[in-house]
Amino acid sequence: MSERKPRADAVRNREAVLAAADRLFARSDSPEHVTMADIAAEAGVGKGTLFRGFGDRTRLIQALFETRLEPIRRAVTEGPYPLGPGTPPEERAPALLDALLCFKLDHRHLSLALEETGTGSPYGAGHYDWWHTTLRGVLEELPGFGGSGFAAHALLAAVRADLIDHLVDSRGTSRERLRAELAAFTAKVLS
Amino acid sequence: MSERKPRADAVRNREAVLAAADRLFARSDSPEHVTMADIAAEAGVGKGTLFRGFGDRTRLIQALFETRLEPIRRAVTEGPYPLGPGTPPEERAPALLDALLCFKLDHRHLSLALEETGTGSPYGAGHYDWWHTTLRGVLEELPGFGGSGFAAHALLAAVRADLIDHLVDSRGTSRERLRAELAAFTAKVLS
DNA sequence: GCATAAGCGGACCGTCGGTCCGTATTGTTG
DNA sequence: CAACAATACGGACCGACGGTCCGCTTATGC
Repeated sequence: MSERKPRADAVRNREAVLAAADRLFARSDSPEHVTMADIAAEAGVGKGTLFRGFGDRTRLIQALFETRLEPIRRAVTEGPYPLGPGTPPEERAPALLDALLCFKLDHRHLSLALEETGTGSPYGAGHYDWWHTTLRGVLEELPGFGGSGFAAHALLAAVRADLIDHLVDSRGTSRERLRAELAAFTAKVLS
Repeated sequence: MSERKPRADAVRNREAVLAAADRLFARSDSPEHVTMADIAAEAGVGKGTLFRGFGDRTRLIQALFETRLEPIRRAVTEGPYPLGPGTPPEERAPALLDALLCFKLDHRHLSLALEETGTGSPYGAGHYDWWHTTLRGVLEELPGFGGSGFAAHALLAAVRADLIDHLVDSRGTSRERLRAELAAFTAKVLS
């Protein structure tokens, strides 16, 4: 039962690795080209340290993603108006999706890396279940709204990292344009 | 300009490879565990033959997918009522999505393989553009329906192979249940 | 300080996509 | 049918990458 306090250098290295990975993903155009060896080198540690600290590539990316997502998660569970629990569902659902879209725009390559790592799907990656449960909960508060489980999946699929990346990268869609289109689509679904 | 007629054995081997790949993907639980060497062995040819005939793994999977999808593509472009061009848009859009869903259910592992190969996304894989263009065209025929470009992307995202796989595999959702939920969601969007 | 457990790092391994080239097959021409 | 060129075959080989292992280093508790 006793929690062992981790050594100071281990903590320092963990931070260094996360920071290094963030930098590398942000820099590179294709997340699969960021190798574990690259991350280790950028962080100034050995490869063994990466795997000791995170287990494998998937969990390293998940840990990084989780860290960066934390603020939004808190804003949703205990924050104020647009995202927080006090908001009426017909406003909160679009706000959730918009926040998620913006996050994926701000961390495009990281999100892309997360979604194409492991089995290649975001499902079962911890944070996905949380988003799905949360969004479905909001949709269920809407009177007469059926099939909220699938609808939540479908709405989340509309902001998947590779779709966003495709629209931004090869279609050159602007941030604001995307947000507007997502809002319009969400409105259709909620109507 | 002259098209060179391919040798007979080359044609035979090409078929053997496609058939072998189909079998292996159908059999295995995780498409990434089907290696090029496996496919070559199953087809009874050397690895070199695979790469000569298809270029790389991505294109092999695309070729296989394309082949299997052909019938549906024809049904959409020149077939009768539910899918064909004569259908009114408010019926055709759901029919398209239902057909795509059924196809992905019938070829789950192959679809999964396709979507997680290459950059890890289905976008830019030829057939995606075709589906998107087609669906958007149908949506645009609906009076007063705006943002059809994004809506088409979002609707297609709702039937992505890994989502379907997730719902069927770990949620145990039945085929008919899924079809009904997709239909309900589509109806919401079209309303 | 000293003992010891925790952590470190990079050589090493297995696997996989992809290449290369000597050999075998096809089909064409007289 | 013989002989030759064009085409295709196949599997040894290569480089890259994720992940492991183990002898060495270093923080921490006494």
